[in-house]
Amino acid sequence: MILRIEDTDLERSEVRYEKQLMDDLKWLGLDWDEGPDVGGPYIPYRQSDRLEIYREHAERLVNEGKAYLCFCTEQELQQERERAAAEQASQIYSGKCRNIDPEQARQRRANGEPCAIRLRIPEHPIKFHDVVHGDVEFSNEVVSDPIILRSSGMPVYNYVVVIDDALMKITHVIRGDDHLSNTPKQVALYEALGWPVPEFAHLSTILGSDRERLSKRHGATSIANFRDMGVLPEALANYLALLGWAPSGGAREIFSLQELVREFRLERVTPSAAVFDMEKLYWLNRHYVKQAAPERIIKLAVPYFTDAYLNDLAEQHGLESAEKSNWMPPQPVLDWLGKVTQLLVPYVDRLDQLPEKAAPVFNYDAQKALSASDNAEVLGWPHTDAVIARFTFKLLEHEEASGARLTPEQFKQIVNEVKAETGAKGKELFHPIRIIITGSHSGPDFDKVIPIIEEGHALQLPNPIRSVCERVHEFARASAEKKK
RNA sequence: GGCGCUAUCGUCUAGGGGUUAGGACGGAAGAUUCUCAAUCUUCAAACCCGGGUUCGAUUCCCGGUAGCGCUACCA
Repeated sequence: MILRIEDTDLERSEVRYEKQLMDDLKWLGLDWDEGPDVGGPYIPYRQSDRLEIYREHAERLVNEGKAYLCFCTEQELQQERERAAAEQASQIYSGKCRNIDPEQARQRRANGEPCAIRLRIPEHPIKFHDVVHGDVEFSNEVVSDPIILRSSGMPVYNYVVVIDDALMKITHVIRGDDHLSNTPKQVALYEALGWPVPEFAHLSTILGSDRERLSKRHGATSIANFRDMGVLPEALANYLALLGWAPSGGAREIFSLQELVREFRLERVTPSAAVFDMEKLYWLNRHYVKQAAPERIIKLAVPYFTDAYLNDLAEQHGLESAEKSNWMPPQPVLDWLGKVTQLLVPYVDRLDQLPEKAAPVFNYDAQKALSASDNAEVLGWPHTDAVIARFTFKLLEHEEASGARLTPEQFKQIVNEVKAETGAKGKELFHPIRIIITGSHSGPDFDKVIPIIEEGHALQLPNPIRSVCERVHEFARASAEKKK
């Protein structure tokens, strides 16, 4: 595999894009044997460094009569096309300069008359074989002599890729099927140059949920977007492979990169367009996140927490953005964040959703809990008031007797007492208590959340985590106030 | 407009002249002695239309329709 930078379009030739492209591919787990960064036998690998090569071969084609100089101006061509459009005829080049005497043409160019170089398309239909589409045939009338070298001296995409592919001994040209209609031009070019035509494989387009071509409008569209969202590379690679390909039998969905390398066959790729389904990607991502080493996930997850946490801090304490970016949590905090991550990760599609998921741990707001619309139903249940009253009482009693720290065992005992005293059980019992402690009626097991809350409280963060007891106090206060 | 490509559940797909048309995501229902987005079980859900070939077509051929692409001195 070769990494070649196609940067004959000046606007895209910034180094930034090149680096981003390489970083994205590496992150996905793709590697190349030759390229601008690693070198190789066909150096240089940046098209903007190969302009001389393109010019030489274009001149060669002119000398051999396979291409010719075209003196038509852009305005003339534009008019020609408009006329054709008006007559609803096919918009092909008239061939006006096709038969200018070569000697005469050379003279005109020598005299400084601007001209482009056009390839002479042969009179017969152009056929080629495509690994995913089979045999494809285009009648030569629709191809029309394409420009290969602009009057500015800059070569055209459809021409440079052929030169590079041939010179770099590319055996398989694998690309999007939006290039299928360009292929006859390129095949004609190979033939004119006297070079062997490579294997083509045109992969189907990926569409958004509205059946239009995937674009920025559809949210994540570049590899970097997925990385930033906390999608694992193995999940993306697996999902992408499944768009248009399935193993024979079609019953397996999970493939590691190594398995894909071994089992993927271009011959089995479907030619039809595929709609990108975020939900299925997320399903794969959940699978890989759960399977991955915890240390790796924690390392990936911590930045999402610190970003979100620091934004909160900045909002509340007017922290400067410079201070923010320098803050790195001390080890005990990192360890604790690791536990939060492990608790929440099975319930999340992507890693960037973790801070939101962890909000009940970080941000406790009794007033909001009381007024939240999705808590209204639970707060209106017949047993709720009694459960809240008894639980609050028991917990304050516990606080006086044995201190502010609460273990899951102590919690369990208190809940059992509340259960016995109020007769509430199941949801009736646990939902109100959950609202007191986390502000929400749903969330992970109390057994796991309570130690994390207590441990977070002990860490004395700049934006402190409230302990269970503090939460109960606050809830009692807020609810007394509300009654007034 | 011309040319090209494509067409199996909502989505990704397997399959193939005779099948109960298979799997996965999502959805629905149930289970999990607290919830839940996790986990498990079950269910619903498809061969674009019309001709032809054939004993038989969702499968092969032709046409239509629809979607997408190309039609540049863009890539």
